[in-house]
Amino acid sequence: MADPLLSVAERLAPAFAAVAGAACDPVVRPTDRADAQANGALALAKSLGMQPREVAQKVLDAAGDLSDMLASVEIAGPGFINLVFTDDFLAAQTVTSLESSTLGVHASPSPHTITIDYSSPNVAKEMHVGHLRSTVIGDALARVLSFVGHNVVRENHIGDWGTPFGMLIEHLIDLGEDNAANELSMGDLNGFYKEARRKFEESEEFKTRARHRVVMLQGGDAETLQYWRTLVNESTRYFNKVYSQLGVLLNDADLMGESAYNDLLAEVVQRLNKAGVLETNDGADVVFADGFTNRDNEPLPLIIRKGDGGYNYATTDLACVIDHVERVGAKASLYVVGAPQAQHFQMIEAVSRKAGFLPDDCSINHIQFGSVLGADRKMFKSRSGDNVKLAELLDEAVERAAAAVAEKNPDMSAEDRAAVARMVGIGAVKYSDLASDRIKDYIFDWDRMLAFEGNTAPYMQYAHARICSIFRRAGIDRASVRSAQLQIADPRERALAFRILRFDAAVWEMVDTLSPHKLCTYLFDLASDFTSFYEHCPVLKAESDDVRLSRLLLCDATARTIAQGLALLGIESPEQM
RNA sequence: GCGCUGGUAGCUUAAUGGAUAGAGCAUCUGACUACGGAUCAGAAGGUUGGGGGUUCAAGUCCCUCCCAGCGCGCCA
Repeated sequence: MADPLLSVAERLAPAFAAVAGAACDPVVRPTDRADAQANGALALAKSLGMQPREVAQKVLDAAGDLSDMLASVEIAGPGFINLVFTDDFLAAQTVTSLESSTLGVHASPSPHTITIDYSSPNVAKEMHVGHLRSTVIGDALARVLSFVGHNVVRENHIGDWGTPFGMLIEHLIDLGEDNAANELSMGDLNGFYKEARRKFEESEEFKTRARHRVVMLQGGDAETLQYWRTLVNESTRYFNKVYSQLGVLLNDADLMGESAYNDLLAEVVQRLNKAGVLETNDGADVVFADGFTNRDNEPLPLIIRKGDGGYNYATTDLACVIDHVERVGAKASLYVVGAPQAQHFQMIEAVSRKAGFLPDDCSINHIQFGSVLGADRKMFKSRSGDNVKLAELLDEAVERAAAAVAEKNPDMSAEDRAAVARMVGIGAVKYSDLASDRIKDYIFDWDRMLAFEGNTAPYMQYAHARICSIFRRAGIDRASVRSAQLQIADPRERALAFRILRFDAAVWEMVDTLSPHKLCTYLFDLASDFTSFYEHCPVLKAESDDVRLSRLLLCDATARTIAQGLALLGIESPEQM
């Protein structure tokens, strides 16, 4: 563990325990009045019936000599203990943490298997901005959970089953399989879907065929299944193109379409029945969970099997719970799905518990996120009122980034510029999606996103590129400075080293809250601390070789931390831009 | 009607119950023979939607009201 706050909390805990007579959290927090602050005495004072400052003093008496770690310990205000680390302690900790492959981030003390369901586009439908958030947030969480040692199982629940496939397959047959595959591979998924939909609505004959086709599909008719596979394969090939462009981890091995749960659906019904929770209501098989009511304040059921005998997405999701617990061995299941589905997931969890599908030591966690809005604060749409195609949006981001790179760095080769533009453009889109609390809606604004100032990916990428430039210009191998002595003299050097040590805490805040914006905030602070250091502390022209080496060490450490932090968010760090 | 989620500076936003609510953009003032100015230093900008309450301590917890968005049985 690199975080100095954790180190000092560990050091103070026995002293607090001695005073309290039981285990007691020192409550070490960041503060702008010192490096850290222990607030535990305030809470403790009440239960001990003592003055908080008196408690704080007793704790410090019990703690003994802390001078190897702390330069200053002060009781302040009502009973805060303000803590300032020694420069030597920070320097030594920094050097130690930089030797670890995780840059000081401690591993999970209880690693386990976690499933994470994200992206989930629909077959034969275009990916749009609605999928952006799930894909980007899910990917960042998958990366960070894996980084701290969990066994992460990614699942992409593509919509590859259900009634729309009747009309889609019939439309495919009308077009001819080759023509249809060609159309789909061109990425014109919306046109295909809309045309199928139009025919379904306008033609009774087509509608009849479509309904019949659904029955054949669910009955396992070989020819129908072949058409279905064509639809799925062409679509996933297109999804993979988008994923590649976006730079996310998802691949074919992560595909877990709704169809994958088909064989479990009947079993779900059987098990619910066996558990004695299944009821019949208005011709449907349902489960009532406590606390859910409809408009008329009557109990609201979760429909497991529709009146026509068909299953729906609740059935699939329950099958998924069983699959996660029993096959995958997951202790936690994360579903990165928009906020409007909150009640659905609450009901899935409630029914899963009630039926015994979900043991007490297993959890379901709906990773909710708000909507992407346009400048008018309504759902983000194109001028024509359609969903904005994700692929086109990403292309535009890269084009805009390319223009900016061409302007700022005209000497760069076209090849390098294309690569950098992709990292910067895609990074900007991803970062803007991750940088604010995921529960809130955010306004998609090209100007703000691509104004490469403030809390944006390019600001951090720029700091990274400048560091690379220092080493490149001086012809110094970055790895060669890692054994240097770190000297902390200037306040900016100190602030930077301290910030680097806090990477551990930042990563864990993201893990604990499953909120990527926590890490974004940290990286912005880190980049800000670096640029301030960079302006005020000459590196290559430092006053002595020792200082120069020490500062090169800090530069390298900063670049590694920025690159690692951005990588955990799924964002690349170019060496020049 | 019931439920969920938001409401913080002109705009975008941060803040594990802790002291003086922290940033960025825009605005204003400074700093360029620049280790990459896609920068830095500074100023100004807040009754944290209103009102009660709990607490040594509330943007944060509870109650209530207002505003906005979303959800509320056979779509996913």
